[in-house]
Amino acid sequence: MVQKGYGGTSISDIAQVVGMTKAGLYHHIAGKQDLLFQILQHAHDEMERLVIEPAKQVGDPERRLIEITRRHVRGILDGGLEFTLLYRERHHLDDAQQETIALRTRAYLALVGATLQELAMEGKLRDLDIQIGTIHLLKTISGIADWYPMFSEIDEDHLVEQTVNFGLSAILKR
Amino acid sequence: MVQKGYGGTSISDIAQVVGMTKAGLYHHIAGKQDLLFQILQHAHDEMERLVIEPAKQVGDPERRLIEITRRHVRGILDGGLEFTLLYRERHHLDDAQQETIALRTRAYLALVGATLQELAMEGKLRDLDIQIGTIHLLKTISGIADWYPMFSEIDEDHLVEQTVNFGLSAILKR
DNA sequence: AAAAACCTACCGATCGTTCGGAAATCTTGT
DNA sequence: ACAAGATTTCCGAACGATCGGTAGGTTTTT
Repeated sequence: MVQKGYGGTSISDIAQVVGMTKAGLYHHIAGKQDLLFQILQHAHDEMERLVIEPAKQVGDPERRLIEITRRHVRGILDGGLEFTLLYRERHHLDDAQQETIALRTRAYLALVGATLQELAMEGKLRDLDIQIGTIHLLKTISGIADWYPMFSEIDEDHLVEQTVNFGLSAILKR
Repeated sequence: MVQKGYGGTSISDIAQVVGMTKAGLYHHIAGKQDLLFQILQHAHDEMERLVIEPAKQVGDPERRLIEITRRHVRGILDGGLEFTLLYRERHHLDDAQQETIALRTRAYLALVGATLQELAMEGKLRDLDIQIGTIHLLKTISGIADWYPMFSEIDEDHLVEQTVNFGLSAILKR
């Protein structure tokens, strides 16, 4: 579904991959739409487990921002955050489900936004719009999932550090 | 198709929007797959017309980079580059079509990459991986098309300038 | 024996695509 | 200026295939 999209992936396709028939699979899921919802919930669970919770342990905002970037990129490269790519298929959900997902997404955005706010009060921030800076930073990171498969010759550690440098240079006075 | 994806958009949907039956529509297109290909070609045509060609007129690499960023963001916000979002549906094309699109995409990447190379020779560039920096910059820009509809209260001119600042700060010594 | 997991077979709906013909438009001869 | 013919545009109807989903029964596990 990550590769072919929600509409391009049939229940039969999924059943075949997990070694079942379509009817057998339906014993475990409530429907295609609900399956997408569960996957997106799982994606956010992994996001919180791998990125948000560890980052919240870091008191210093600059170190926290680095921690967020490192862990987020690392999670993408390790495949642990693979399903976050399906966020772009959220319009297939009903309104209540979309709101649930939107809330969790906004929570992550708020964490990064608050971190930038702290950095601003410490005078470390460039003269930039915090909201836009936050979104741009997160888009730079999450965008890696889109293009990295096509540039897999790039060393993973190198990409992590380059991304940290890119993001921090864009945001902090240096 | 931009909103609902390739698989989620039927020929009937398209025909209805353009005020025809699908049989009538089929007089103008060769098939759904070829329609996507034509749209992506058109997207690249617009990209060249609105961004690449004007940018190539600029000799100074720093001013050229600013020109690319401004025009690309402007094109997204004005809707002129709307169809570039369908680049993510390129896997629905056959191999030959994918290669054609990949070539044009690489050409744009090469333009930005060469500009960063010039800036490096002028000593204006940060210590960064040019390839990764190029991709991150372009992802920051093109990513706007993903999230701007949800933050439409942001002033367009403000967003353009903030994006230029974000990108240049990430890349240039300042 | 109870429950969970799974399958065969099928449902109505919709998918992309095609075909023959009807309108509508354009070109041409006079 | 206008009718005749040619072309383009569009539609109704249908095609085989596949879609998401279900009913009922069989196998496997507890």
